Amino acid sequence: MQTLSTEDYLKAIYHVSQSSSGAVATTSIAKQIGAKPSSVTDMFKKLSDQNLVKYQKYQGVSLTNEGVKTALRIIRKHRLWESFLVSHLNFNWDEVHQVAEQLEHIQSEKLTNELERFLDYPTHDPHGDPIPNRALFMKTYNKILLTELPVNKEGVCVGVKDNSSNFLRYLDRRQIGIGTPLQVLHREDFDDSLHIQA
Amino acid sequence: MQTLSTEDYLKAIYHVSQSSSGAVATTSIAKQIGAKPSSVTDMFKKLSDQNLVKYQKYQGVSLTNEGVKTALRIIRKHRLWESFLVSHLNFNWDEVHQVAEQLEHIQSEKLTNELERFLDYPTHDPHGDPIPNRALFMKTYNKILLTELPVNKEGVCVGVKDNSSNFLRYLDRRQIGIGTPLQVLHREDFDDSLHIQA
DNA sequence: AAAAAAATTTAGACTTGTCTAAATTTGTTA
DNA sequence: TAACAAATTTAGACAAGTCTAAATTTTTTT
Repeated sequence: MQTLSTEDYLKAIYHVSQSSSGAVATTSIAKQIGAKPSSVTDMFKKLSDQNLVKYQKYQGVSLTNEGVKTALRIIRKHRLWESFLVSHLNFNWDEVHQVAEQLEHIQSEKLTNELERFLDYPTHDPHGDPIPNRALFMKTYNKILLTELPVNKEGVCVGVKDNSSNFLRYLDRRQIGIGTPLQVLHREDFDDSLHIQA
Repeated sequence: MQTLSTEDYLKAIYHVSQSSSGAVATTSIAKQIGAKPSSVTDMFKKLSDQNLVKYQKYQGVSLTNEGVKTALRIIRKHRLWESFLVSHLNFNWDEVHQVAEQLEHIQSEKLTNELERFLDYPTHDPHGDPIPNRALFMKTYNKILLTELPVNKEGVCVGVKDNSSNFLRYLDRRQIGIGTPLQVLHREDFDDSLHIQA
């Protein structure tokens, strides 16, 4: 059984290891968690004692299989709760994170699985990030902002960054939703506004 | 801002003070929380420093107004979550408590109020206990087990203790639900089984 | 009311997770 | 490659919450 803190560390290590290769450095986790490097070292030792990470002095850590599983279980809960908050409790995308950070630590397999069923087995959260299923498997894809999509390259809408009512109504009027193919036709030089085709 | 532990203590003090008169004794909280009396004394001092309880050495504690409010906020969350778990996530009454003990600590007013709206402002949880509203007001009533209702005295069903599917289906067939007037017609001496009128 | 029992508090210790400051190792640069 | 800079670890301290064992106060019993 993990403490709140070890769960936070495992999640942080997972995220950092996804966005870079090789072992995860002490400093990068310190930044992510908002703790001092010395505290991170302490925790690395504890996680290593529990066989959740491989740790070599001065060389950073990498998650063991068990560590990855634990991280994914937390991410699964986080993203399911975010989905619930947005779809049923009128939360906007920029409000969900802080609350989901707390909810992700609730320990009850039944709760997680029933929540998933209640939400009808969503595959992606409101930000377009994939939700690990019960077996902790998830489909990943390259996710980029529309503003970063090269002109004339085809993409598919997988989520929105701003889910304020105003913006969502705007998307509705344009018939843009999850799954809609998108293409940037032209980018204005002077203000970077986009002409797009849905 | 309270810690998990102080919230647990406040809730325990509230519940004990409801079921007895006068100040709340160290030992009674020790039993409720599952801690040693010496730990309880320590916590009484901390709560007193925060003006959440009135504490006099060797004389137990009583909640201040602020302490009552804090306790009710936790109880409100606890009972809303229990309602949610039973009404939407297929939990039975005997499973909800442990999970609600965790969920009650989630800090987000918006979450609590949206959950309440989503559940359509329930006034009572699945056990028939009243749910404090946003202003922390709740209607209380005498709640007793049907087995304790005197013969021929009228009562109203406000909740069930066993909400297994089997039992609930049985109640459905008998057309018994929340709000149904009930009366015990006869109690068998040899096995205490009841003949009731709905 | 004195003695015994029960309840409560104090004192000192332990654990978890954190910190600062100093020491060590690694890497980078001249 | 020697010296410096950056990253990391160690050592020692602290806060929260808990415990045990001993001391104190209150309550009950005789």
